[in-house]
Amino acid sequence: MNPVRRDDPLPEAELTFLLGMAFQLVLAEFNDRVAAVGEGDLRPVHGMVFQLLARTPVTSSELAERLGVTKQAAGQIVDDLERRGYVRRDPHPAGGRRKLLVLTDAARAHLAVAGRVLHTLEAELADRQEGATLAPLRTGLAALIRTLTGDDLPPLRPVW
Amino acid sequence: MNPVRRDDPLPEAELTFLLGMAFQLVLAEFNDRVAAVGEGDLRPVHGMVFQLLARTPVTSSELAERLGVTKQAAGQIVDDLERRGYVRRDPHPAGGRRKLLVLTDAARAHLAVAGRVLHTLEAELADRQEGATLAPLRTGLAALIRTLTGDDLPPLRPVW
DNA sequence: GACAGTGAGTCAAGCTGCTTTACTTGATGG
DNA sequence: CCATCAAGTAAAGCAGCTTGACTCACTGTC
Repeated sequence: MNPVRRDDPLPEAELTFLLGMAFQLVLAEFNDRVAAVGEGDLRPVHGMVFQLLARTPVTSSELAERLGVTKQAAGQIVDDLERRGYVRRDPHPAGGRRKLLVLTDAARAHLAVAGRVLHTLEAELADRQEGATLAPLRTGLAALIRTLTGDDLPPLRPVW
Repeated sequence: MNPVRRDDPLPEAELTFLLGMAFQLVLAEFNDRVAAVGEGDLRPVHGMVFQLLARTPVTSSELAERLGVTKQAAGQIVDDLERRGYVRRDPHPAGGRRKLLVLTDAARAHLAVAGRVLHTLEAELADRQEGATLAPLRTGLAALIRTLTGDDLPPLRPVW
């Protein structure tokens, strides 16, 4: 149980600040753990790519939209991932210049590992929070997101 | 009131994802509003600098520590802010090569404006959340931060 | 009172991940 | 045909940081 602190800055902190701090800490911890199991050569954005492609293969322009970057940037990311054997560029069934991005087994393996790490982390966080469950936090966040977006969720991007 | 949606992805989303999304949305909204009142030439990191210097002037090495960057990077940020008239480098009372970074009135004016924008934004968010108050969200975030940090808060940095 | 050590600051170069601009390539409709 | 359009690629540029190497002012030590 956390002892009461004098001069605790957190209760007075802005919501925005709390959000940033919490996100940074959780993501950093996630990164560290992913690196610790030997998957440190992939950044979170690569995980995002894998998650997007896992459901259904898309073209790199669609990927760019989903990531919220230019198609050139998406192309560079794909170049890198292709070079390292995580994705392939297959000819698109609809023809044209399009290419379908498909995941290799290496990518799916990473996705599985990263998913386990993430769930373990969140479970640990829930455990360590003795009294407070994470549920109200989740619903609060979801409500906040809803009020700021309307129906469709924008791409998750670095904003700093 | 938000209608119930079919296939709402939010309840199934990872906590980490919710945090990132919420932070991004709130910060983007804050940025837009700050830009809308004509203060768009300053990024959040500059606001962080101003906040740090407002309490008590520090040297640029201390600033670097607080920001979590190298002292060269802090120096570059200060160069920029000095050029644009937001900070001065005053001789340090303790002598040496040190210089004290002090805010100009322009910086304090920005700080006041940005503070108002931030509080207005958070108040609006609270209002729009009809039933749910933001209080449980704040306490949940604070608890999460506490379990991840121990006593002293690390610098708030881009982590993507 | 020289003199190695220390810590703040600075100069310069390099790197990463993106953007902007400009182009090529294949499909489509008049 | 050919104008047009969308997907993709190529090249250059840029912002914001880092690493490495240095200068300068002060500190102790003998």
